[in-house]
Amino acid sequence: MTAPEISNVRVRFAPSPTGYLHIGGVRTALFNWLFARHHGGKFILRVDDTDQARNVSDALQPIMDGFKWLGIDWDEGPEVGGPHAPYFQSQRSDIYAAAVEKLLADGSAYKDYSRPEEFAAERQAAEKEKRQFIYSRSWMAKTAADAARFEAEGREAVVRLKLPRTGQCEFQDMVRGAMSFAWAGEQDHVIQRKDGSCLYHLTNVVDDAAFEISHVIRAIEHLPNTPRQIFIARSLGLELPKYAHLPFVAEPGSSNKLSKRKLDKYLKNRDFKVLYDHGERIAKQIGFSAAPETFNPVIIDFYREIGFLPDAILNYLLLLGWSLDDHTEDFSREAMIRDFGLDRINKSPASFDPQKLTAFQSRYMWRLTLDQRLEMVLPYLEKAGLITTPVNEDSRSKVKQILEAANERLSCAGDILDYQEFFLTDEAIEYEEKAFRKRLVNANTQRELLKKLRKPLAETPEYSAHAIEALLRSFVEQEETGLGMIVHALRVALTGKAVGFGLFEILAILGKQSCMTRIDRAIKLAEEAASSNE
RNA sequence: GGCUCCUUCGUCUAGUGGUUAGGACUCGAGAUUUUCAUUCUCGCAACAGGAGUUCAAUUCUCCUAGGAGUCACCA
Repeated sequence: MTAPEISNVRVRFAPSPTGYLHIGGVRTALFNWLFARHHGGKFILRVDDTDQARNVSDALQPIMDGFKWLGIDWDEGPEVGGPHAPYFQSQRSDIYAAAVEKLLADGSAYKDYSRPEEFAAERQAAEKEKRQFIYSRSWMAKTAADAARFEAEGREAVVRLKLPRTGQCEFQDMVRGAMSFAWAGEQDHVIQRKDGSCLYHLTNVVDDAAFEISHVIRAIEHLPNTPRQIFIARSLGLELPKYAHLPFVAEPGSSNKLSKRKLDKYLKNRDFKVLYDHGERIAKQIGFSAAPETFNPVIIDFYREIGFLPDAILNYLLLLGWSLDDHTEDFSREAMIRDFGLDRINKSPASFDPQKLTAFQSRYMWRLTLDQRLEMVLPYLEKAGLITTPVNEDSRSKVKQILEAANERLSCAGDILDYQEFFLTDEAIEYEEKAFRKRLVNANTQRELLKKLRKPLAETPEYSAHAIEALLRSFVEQEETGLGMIVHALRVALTGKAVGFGLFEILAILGKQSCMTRIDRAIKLAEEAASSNE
């Protein structure tokens, strides 16, 4: 498929300020952004706040923060301005009012004086008779005299589109091909309220033209809106953008559209729940509290808070409805921009898979250098109060050691908090009950071995993982036993846990002093428990 | 219900008029390993159904079924 020369690409993402950035919105924005960058065009952020009573700047901030964090930058819009400012619809009323006047003047729209209940009654009657509702236009003001008469009755007018009632609206969609809608299926949509404020379809079309938007790339739920928007644009004599309607992002394990309102339902999905719990665990430890409605895997802030990588998220989202070929999965930003195109977007919905997202995240995490991981992880330890702020050199080198020992065990930055035992005081170690019993209380031989090991361990001059390994190996050889006999007891004694990093590394990180204290304490507690058992 | 759309492993997807229908995630088994994780090897698993066109259909056409989106003085 050879793309025609596309020059002067201008695309936009137009969120309404809701206070959070939804994962599906991110994907739509990403596709727009990639398309712009691929073609050397402009990506514009426009704020669709025509109907917001709330504080727009408060509700917009999380959205912009989300994009900034993800590295999706906009060329025109809030904060950066641009040649078509303002980029807030709430500040563009005059432009919309002029457009309405123009539509009124040429008969593409009309003043409708029906009372809401009268209009509703017509609709209900149609529904009752199971026929398609078509407004009678009984209260349409055809002339100034009509208007005066209606107003004398105390009526107020909204402005409705006067849509054609025959024929087809045909257009080309870059994802879905030739589209055709019967005009008869359209309603006379309201474009301006009584108070003069304008509605979405009008503002959207007017602004897309004003901003010289070349391609409208948006979610499929807007497809049915397209004919009326085309009608507005044509009536206004505006040039039509090209349309590309993206399949929506579906719920995990279902083909329903992903929504922020169905958290309870998603929590019943095993994979979603795992991710959610993961995040909650981290949030709790760093003292971050937010309502589940704004802190969950559907909202982008969730990932930033627990230490995901923007590139991993983008890479995952890119592949939700788009692919390059049968094998390429890893896309750096440069590669995405280079390879992205509308022609390989899928038509069917793609469901959000928390496991696959996590898999991408783990992979990206592991690709970072040790120092990069260190910088990511440090803030979590600070927030959890496990290291002091500012971070001193001792902490840094210790955390570095931990990260080396951790290997690929951290899937995101917040996971460092799973290894608190390296930061707690020796007396604060809590033992997993089952492991403690199995490896120390009900394991006389192993406990005795541990006691015996104490001396050589205390006396060894070198306390590196390497030296400790040599020491332990020769120790078990002397005792004519296997490593397994000492490893588990020692791990539980030192960390309180049954599983964890390589044991020799654990010893080295803890240091001789801590190890001695912890071994002594564990033996003492185990012996007490053992004797009280008898 | 009207309109519009969608349908390849559980999930994301590749693909072709003739393929053992490919990859990734997940899952399972084995190997390695001091545990866990990693790593390695192997494996499970899909063309919604039915007609038609054709020597040949997962691929083209039609129908059916299922699923979805949307039907505001929201965006």
